[in-house]
Amino acid sequence: MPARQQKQSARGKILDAALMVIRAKGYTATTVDDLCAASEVTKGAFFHHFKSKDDLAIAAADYWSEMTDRLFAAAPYHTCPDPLDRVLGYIDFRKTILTGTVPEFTCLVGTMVQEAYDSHPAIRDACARSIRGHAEKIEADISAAIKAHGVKAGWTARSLALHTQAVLQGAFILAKATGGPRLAAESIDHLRRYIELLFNRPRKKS
Amino acid sequence: MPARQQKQSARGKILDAALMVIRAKGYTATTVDDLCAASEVTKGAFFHHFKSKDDLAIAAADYWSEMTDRLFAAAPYHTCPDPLDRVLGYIDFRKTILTGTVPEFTCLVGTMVQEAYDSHPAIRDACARSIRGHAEKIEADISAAIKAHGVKAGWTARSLALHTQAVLQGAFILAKATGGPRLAAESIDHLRRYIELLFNRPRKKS
DNA sequence: GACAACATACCAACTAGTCGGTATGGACAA
DNA sequence: TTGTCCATACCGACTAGTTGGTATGTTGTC
Repeated sequence: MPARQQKQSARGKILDAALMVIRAKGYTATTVDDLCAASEVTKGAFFHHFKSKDDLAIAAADYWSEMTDRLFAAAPYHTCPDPLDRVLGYIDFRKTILTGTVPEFTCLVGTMVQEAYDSHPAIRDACARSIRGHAEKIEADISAAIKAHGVKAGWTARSLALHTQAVLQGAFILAKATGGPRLAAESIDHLRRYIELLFNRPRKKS
Repeated sequence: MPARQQKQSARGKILDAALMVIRAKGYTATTVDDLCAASEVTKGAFFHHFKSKDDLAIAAADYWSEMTDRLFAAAPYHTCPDPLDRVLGYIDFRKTILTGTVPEFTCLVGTMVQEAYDSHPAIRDACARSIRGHAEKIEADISAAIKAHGVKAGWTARSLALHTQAVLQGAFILAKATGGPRLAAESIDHLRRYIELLFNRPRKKS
């Protein structure tokens, strides 16, 4: 796998295009020709790198996980010493990245799993891995926050971490239905308020 | 629109089939032939009643709204005198109907809007109408609960009503990713706990 | 006999995937 | 250095099957 000199490889261009096109049109409505056109790659190149459209979808889900892992790993909230501040910082960060067009801030795997969960088990599993993997990172901070703040919870860190993902995915659906991120941002506000209440942390403004 | 004597009209059969097939496969992956096969109707009948596949999608979204309006209007929680009990009763009711297969308990318009929001504005609007219309019913009870319980809220009834829909839609995505309703139910539990905390209502068990 | 409610045959456009071919560059022997 | 060999990367015309939609009936009812 030799690193190319200056221009991105066809495989990378296809994956980058897939993230945008699939989020905008959905998986089924995205044709191989769409992806080839968006990435300025020929069909021959596409099927050289991916043995089928489904194979591309799985690779795209994995690629999405890598991209988001990097994005969140580099986010500023990790430096907070209090794990609860890291959890709230994560929520705030999710809100700040609601910018640009809808396909730009929504989630690839959340979109794909809706179409693929029944008919494409391999794609569903790749999407589930991505969501669970992301949730596990938040779960770690939630667990630490429970210990640090002595909260006796009738809920688990894992369950709350997955709930944050549910709220975000649902927020994206509201954004898609309404054509903008406003309602999504308000839903994230509710999620932040919930976590503050769970940990008895007072707010600046209600 | 004459009511048929005993057997359902072709139009009704197609709409019923659409609810199930589109929730299982997604809108784009659902072909007109799929719908004809599932409803035991010919293509001629399909295009007699709907001028295009998109037209069917819009009719299906409206039909979905009618069906769910009836379902929730008949639900037992409406008899509660305290509006907060009606809100919590609604949440509990949403949890109890998480039965059967995933396509049976998930939301048609939430599924469709994911695929249609960018490329099919008319379908997106029909889905948005359905979600907003449903949220407005909950908003009424939330408004009454705010007044009845003297809560001074930094959030609006509308915003909380829409948040409940975001949680539910996100819960469905988790259900699709994991193949069952367990995580969806846990997310609904978090939503109930949030509303209890907002209204300072103590729980039986944390 | 007029009209709605179907049924059947059909089509043009599109779709994922194939296949024979070319371009490039690295390994290696002479 | 030079030539052979080979793998990888890529090209684009082609195909078999599918898709939404249409054209032209037939049937039953007021």
